[in-house]
Amino acid sequence: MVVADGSSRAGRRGDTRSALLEAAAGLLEERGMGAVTLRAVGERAGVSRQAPYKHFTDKRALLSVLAARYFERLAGEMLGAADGVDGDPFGRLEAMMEAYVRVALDEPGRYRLMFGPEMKGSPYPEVHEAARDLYWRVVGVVEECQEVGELPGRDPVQLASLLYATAHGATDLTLAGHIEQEKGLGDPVSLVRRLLGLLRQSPTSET
Amino acid sequence: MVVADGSSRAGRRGDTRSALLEAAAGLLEERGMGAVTLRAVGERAGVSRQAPYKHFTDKRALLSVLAARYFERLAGEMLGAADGVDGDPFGRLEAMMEAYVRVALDEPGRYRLMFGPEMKGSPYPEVHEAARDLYWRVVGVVEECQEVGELPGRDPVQLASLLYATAHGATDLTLAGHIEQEKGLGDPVSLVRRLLGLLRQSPTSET
DNA sequence: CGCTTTGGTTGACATTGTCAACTGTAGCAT
DNA sequence: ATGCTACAGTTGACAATGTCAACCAAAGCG
Repeated sequence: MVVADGSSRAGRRGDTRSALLEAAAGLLEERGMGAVTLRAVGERAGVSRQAPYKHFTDKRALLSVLAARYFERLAGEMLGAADGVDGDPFGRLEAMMEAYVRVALDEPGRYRLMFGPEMKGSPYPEVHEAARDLYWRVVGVVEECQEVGELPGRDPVQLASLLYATAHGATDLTLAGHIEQEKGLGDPVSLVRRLLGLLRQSPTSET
Repeated sequence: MVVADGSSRAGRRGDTRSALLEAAAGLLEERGMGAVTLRAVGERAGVSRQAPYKHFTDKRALLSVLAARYFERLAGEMLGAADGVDGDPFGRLEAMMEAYVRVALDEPGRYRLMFGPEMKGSPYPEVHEAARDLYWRVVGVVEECQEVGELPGRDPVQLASLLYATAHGATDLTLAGHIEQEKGLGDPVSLVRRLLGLLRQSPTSET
């Protein structure tokens, strides 16, 4: 039962854990998932190959923690984008979803870790919790939109899932080169906007 | 294991390549991507570890061919589902997209190969061509719907991308466990149906 | 009949994740 | 202080995997 804290209780080299995570992030972002090897992570963090095992039970554990942080960061970035828009919840929702797409396209390595197969079967719960957390924030904003009548219905789950799925799918297919990108019609931002346009209704309809 | 017996496998003509692909498919579907190792593929195909290199330049080449076949098969399955519905193109489109989701959920290993990172950066074009081919078939059916006025607009690309992205995203997020599945509201089929419902318009409107 | 091509084989090797075993040092109870 | 323990770190070893080489056998063909 080691408390994964790293502040004061453990040895004085408490920053090694963070250094390992940072090293992994750096390798991932600069050189892609394939470059994230435990040995390289150790070396970049200034320790040796087995050092990571003193802080994470195995490679996937380290990656799960990193992915969880990425999810949290993405949530922050999306909410930050939402805060840049004042007024109606619908504008905030739009900003959030656009931020999602933009971040994903900007940092494909990071995105790849978060939604790639390494995480899909991860036995470490933090990543799944963080992912779900992000999802529920979208649900929350959708609910706000429904409350002021800018989105239809009263149950935000399906609408949020629809939005989230479209944003994710469009991004993923774009990164894979599977959908037409010419003419700006098929880019993820346009697709998300189009979906939002289909869903929107004028405020203050009914309950 | 001594070879040098009269009934050696040296005489097999041409079927080794197929056997390798089948072996890879079997391993993938039965035991997941992680089990698809060249050695295992060779063994399952009754040949030895280096035999695959006589038919494919490297592992990714083999996987790319397999993935391309999967894309073609998926296209067939989707068109087959469409043919099961008579009458309007909209019904056919709906059947196709549902088939997409169902196949993906039924055979996650296969889906994982097709859309996973191995294929994303594959230098072997067949897989990308097959993937694009599938996409364009969706575009084609969307176009038919537009022609009879069941879908709005005249440019099928954006609508097809939207549909495809939603189906793909919903499926992927479901497999990852990232979206709410309770109450049947967030399952991929419902999401795709909902999107189609939003898009549909009564036939024979106009442009 | 000897040559090349084709498909097959085993040997060897670098990379990687991970298990073990060892070392050093901080903090703590005696 | 002394010795104990737990933690953080190290190097050694190993199995799995993709892939490069070198070798072998049978087909086919001039």
